[in-house]
Order: sequence, then structure tokens, then C-alpha cells
Amino acid sequence: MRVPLPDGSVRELPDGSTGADLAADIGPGLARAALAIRVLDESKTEQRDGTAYDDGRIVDLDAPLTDGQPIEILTAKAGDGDALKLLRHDIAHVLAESVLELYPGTKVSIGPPIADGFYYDFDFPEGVTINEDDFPKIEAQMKKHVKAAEPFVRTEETTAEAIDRYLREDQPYKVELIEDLVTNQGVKTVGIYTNGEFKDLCRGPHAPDTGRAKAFKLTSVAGAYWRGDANRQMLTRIYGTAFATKDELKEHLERLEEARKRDHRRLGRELGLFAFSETATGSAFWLPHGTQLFNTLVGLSREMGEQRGYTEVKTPQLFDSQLWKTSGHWDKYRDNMFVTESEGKQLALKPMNCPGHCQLYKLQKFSYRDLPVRYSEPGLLHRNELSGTLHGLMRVRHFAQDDAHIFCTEDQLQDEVTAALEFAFATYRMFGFDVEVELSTRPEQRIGAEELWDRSEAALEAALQANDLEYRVNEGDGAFYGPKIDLHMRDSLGRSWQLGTVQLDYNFPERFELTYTGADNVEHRPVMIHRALMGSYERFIGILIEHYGGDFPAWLAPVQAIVLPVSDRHIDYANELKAQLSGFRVEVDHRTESIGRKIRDAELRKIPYMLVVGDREVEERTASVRRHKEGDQGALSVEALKEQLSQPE
RNA sequence: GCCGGAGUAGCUCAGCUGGCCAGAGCAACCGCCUUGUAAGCGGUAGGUCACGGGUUCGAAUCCCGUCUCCGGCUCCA
Repeated sequence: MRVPLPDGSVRELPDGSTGADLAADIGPGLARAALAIRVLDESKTEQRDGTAYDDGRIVDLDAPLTDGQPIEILTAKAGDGDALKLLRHDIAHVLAESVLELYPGTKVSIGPPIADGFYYDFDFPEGVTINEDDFPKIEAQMKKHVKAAEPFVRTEETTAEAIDRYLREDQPYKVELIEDLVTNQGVKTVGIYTNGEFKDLCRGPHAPDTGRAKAFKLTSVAGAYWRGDANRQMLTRIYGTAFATKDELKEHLERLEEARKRDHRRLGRELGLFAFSETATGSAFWLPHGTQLFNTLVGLSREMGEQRGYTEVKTPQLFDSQLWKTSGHWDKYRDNMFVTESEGKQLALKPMNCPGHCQLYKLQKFSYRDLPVRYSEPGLLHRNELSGTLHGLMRVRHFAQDDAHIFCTEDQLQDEVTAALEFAFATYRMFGFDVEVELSTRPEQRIGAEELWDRSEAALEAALQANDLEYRVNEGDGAFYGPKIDLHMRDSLGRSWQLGTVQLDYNFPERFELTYTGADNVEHRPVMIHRALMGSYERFIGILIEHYGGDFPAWLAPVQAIVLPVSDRHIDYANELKAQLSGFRVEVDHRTESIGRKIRDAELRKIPYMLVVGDREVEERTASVRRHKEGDQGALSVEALKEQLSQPE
């Protein structure tokens, strides 16, 4: 048989040869390094960049090769995502094997590779709890198996055999998985991988043996519901990570440590931006500098909105529950609303602005000439989120949205959605954000006619295409009143958070009986677009802090410049300089401290400009400019300074 | 809400196999120094050891409960 290789050469091998035979034929070094075979599809070059694993285009080394099929031998070289996934998947099996030995009676469920490592979910025997103190013991057991280089042996079992065996082994989760494979996919046999004594239900592929994943580490333990269902058993999930080499593992752990330094909760405290108190859990207290940052963003949104034909409005905080019954929130989200009562009436703090804006629309009379009406409001919202979901500024109970609702005609719909997306990306560009776009379609629990959902989903898709955006579709993830486009960003540890959203809604106008008078002098139903671009200011600031690592560009920094007098006799000139820079956010460090000390503190506060003034500067009416992280830039006149501070970066 | 972990001064942490008045550094405050591009020196003050119960002659330390936070899961209009 002929085996074409990536370098263009072709290898002649006996018929029925496997990947292992090929590797051995090429050389003993490769035979040792080979992990698996990547099946190449010449029409799809992207399958060679380490993304093939999910497509099932990686096969075991001992699988027979096909005559004429181009392939590549997968080795653990740096940057190969497939090799990494394979090793992590390998070590997940070793983890399960080790846990079963150390904690007999444990029930195993699933253990896949994930973005930064792997996990395995276990149901430990009654009375056994696992925490990080147990990791050294488990890791030691795992090391033994890695060192032993136990072969991964793939076998096919009929589903009946496999179920029967797992029943005997008292592994009910495996039985359920196989039963579902039979029910949903009609499979007759399942793949079983054996390493040591451990037999796992698994599609594969795996390396030839357990000896390849030498650089691994268990990282954390957490609870996770079986099959992601909160009504089912809570399992214990052990997370770990693995790399091709110990150096890469070490680098990864160091990167994590660096990322933790960018954590917005830590920087928020260090930079004096915000704080939390047990007197109002899940709600930020904004300190002066944080408030400055917050207001800068609100101002930006306001300015950009004005340029795009939005008008700002203000609506109440507390509404009669009737409003939420009309909107449908009462039925769906009552548990997450803060409800109170007065004079026999039930009231609720608004968890969102839309019904208020609908009410505002309804209080007026519109004709087609008035549309589109674009109402924006930096609205204050309260949502009673579950305590376990709170997370710094990213998930809070009280927050403000850069919210807006557009009421328009069916004809205007497409342009308005397109413009809203343009607005969103214009905003993100100001910060250099790399945003992931998702289209979420009709959920199971929804209101409104199917025909309206068809139209809404089609309109959003058209707008995405008009903006030339790449996006992912999340089936069934839409809001209960309409489909949406969600814009996601990742935090410093890679967790994804929703920032912006553009949602299309035929339902609220119906429920609130909103109308406008058409050219035909007949009342028509407007269409409504919900959009928030930064999302919540709280979350946006959280992302912003981690994105910049606290080193805000000067236009955004709470304090743009700090004047540092060399000694006390320069304080008058320092104050004078600050006065001349009115309009900029400038502080003076009045402390009787050495200039070295003042510079150190200003650097730690991450202030973009430090303006050192001593005898020379007083004499020459200048300031010596030092840029944060960059150092001394030389002396500048006040005029030149103003010029530089006004420069966008 | 669920699983696991944690909570000591404003911050970072030590003490926690039960027993000297609970410690350190930084920050704060008071002096001295008057300073040229990342920490000048000395002193002072600051804590119902998250909260509430219990065990004990004795609890920051052990046990139970509550609250909050951290890592996940579920949820996220």
C-alpha cells in the first residue's frame, strides 16, 4: 500500500499496515514520539492546525491505514491542539483509573479534555469528600501509571455486553450513557479503552500507552451536576491540566498566576475603584476613581448615541406588578425579582428597562413619521441572582445597563438592527476588544407566534451578514420574547461573559398594544429592538480592567496625570500647573516624600502621566514628563502637555 | 440554590498538634529629613481573630449553625 505524507513523499508499506508500522518504518525516534494518526483531507488544510480532534479525524496509531489516504503522524509538538487534547484525554483516563484504586466503590461518569486541561466527574462513596489536600496522593498514584506506560487497548463491545459488564461493576452512569446511545443513535457496539484494570466507554482516540502524558497536574475540585441537570446527582469534578512537556506546564501555571494579578476584583481594590460590603451583597460600592471611570463610559455611550439618533429618557425603578404581568416577566422571573408591597399593591424593582420603555411609548402618540423612536437609558436594574452565581463586577444584583429600545416599522427593522450592530462594534473598537458573536434562536419556553419567530430570526441573520460578521448559532438560547445576537468577551482567566446584546421583539409591542399611525391613517404595530452594547457597565468595567490589566489609556484613566513636586518648595508651581491643566483629571502629590517615593507610588497607581517639577521646571515653566511603564520622556511646556494629553491613543 | 474550600488590623499574611497581654510587613497618624525619575529615618496608634452557640479549668485554634467570599455546577430576561 502507498501512504502519502505531508512533505509530499509517499511511503510503500505492506497491505494492512498500521500507523505504528509507518512510524517504525520512518525511524525509531518517530516511533517513540508518535501519539496517533491525523487523517489529512487535502481540500481542508485547516485540519492540520490542531483542530481536527473534534471531527474524529485523529485515529489510533494501531488502526489500519487506507491505501492512498494522505496522513500525518501526530506527535506532542508545541502548539498542536490535537496532540494536547489527546494527552489530556489520556491523563483523564489515568485519573479515573487511579481514583478507582484509591477510593473503591467510586462511580465514574465522564472525563473529557477541555480548553485548558481536562476533568473527570466522579460519584464518591458515601462519606468520602475530596478536596485539594487529596491531590498529592492521587497525583502520586497517577504518576505510577504514567511511569508504567500501560497500553491503551481499544476493543469493541456489543451494547448488551458493555451494559452487562458495567452493571456487574456497579457503574450506573456508564450504563445510562450506553442506553442513551442505543436510544438516540441506535448504536450496536461501543468503543471501550482499557488502561491497566480500567475500562472506559470512549470514542477515542488515545495514545499507544499512558506513558506520554508526563507533564500533568490536578488543579481544582468542584461540584457538577450529572449531565448538567440541576435536578440530578451532584458529582465531584476533578480538574487538571497536562502538557507535552514539563516546561510548557510550568509556563502555563505561571501564565495563570499572571492572569490572577489582572483579576478585576484585585485591581479594583488596589486602584481604589470599587468595593463590596456584606450590607449589600452583590452590589458594588463605587469609590471616586471607579465612579469617574463609570461616568466616562456613560458619557461615551451618550455621545455615541446622540450621533446615531438616540434620545435619552428616564423611567421609574419601582413598578406595579401588573406591568410585569403584562410583559410576562412575572411568570418567568418572579423568583429573581425584588418584590415589595405598599397600600395593598404588589410592587417590584425593575430587573430590566423594556416594559418601562414600552409604557413610556404608550404614554405618547406616534405616527409613522416619528419612527424610528430610539430611547436610551443608563437604567439601574436589580436582579435577585442566586448567591452562588455572584462574581465580582461580572455578575451582580444591582447594575446599570447602557440600554436602549428602538421602536420602528417593519420596513426599518433591517437597517436598525444593522446600525445597532455597527454601533456595538464601533464601541468595542475604542477598547480594542475581540468579541465573539452568537445568534440565539427561539427557546422552548417562549411567547408569540411561530411566524413572528421565523421573521425575527431571519432578520437578525440578515443583519449579521450585512455586517460581515462571523458568528456561532446557539439553538434555543434566545430570550422568551425574541431571538438575540449576543456579543461575548473573555476575562483574564478565559471565562466567557456576555457584554452586548441586540434582540428583536414582536411580542412586547403586541402585549403592550403599542401602535403608530401609518400613512394610510390606520393604526399599526411597531417592531421593537432591545439593545445594550456594553451590557452592564459593571461587567464592562470588570472586563475592561482585566483587558488593560489596570493600565488604562489616558482618555479613560480616572487620574490622567499626577504632578510630583521634587520638594515642598515646588508645591505652589505644582498647583499652578494643575490649574493650567483644568479639563484634565490631574492630581498633585503634596506629600513630604522623596521624589523616588512619589514616582514609585504613581507607578503602582498606574497613572499614565507623571509630571515631575523641581527647580529647573519652575525656572523654565515646564514639566518633566514620565509615562507609566515607559519612563522619562523629557521636559514639555504646558501647551505641549495639553496637546499630548488630548491625543487619543 | 448545589458541591468543595476559606474568613485573624485598611491591605498581604504568620499564629491554628487548645495555655505567656494575638504578631509582622505595607498603608495610616506624629516627628525629623527637603529630597531629581520605583520604597529616607524614628516613633505612635490600630484587632469582640466573620457572627451565634457548644465542648473545656482554658478556644483565633476543636464541634455545630448562620453569613460572606473563592473555585466550579445550575441559572443568566
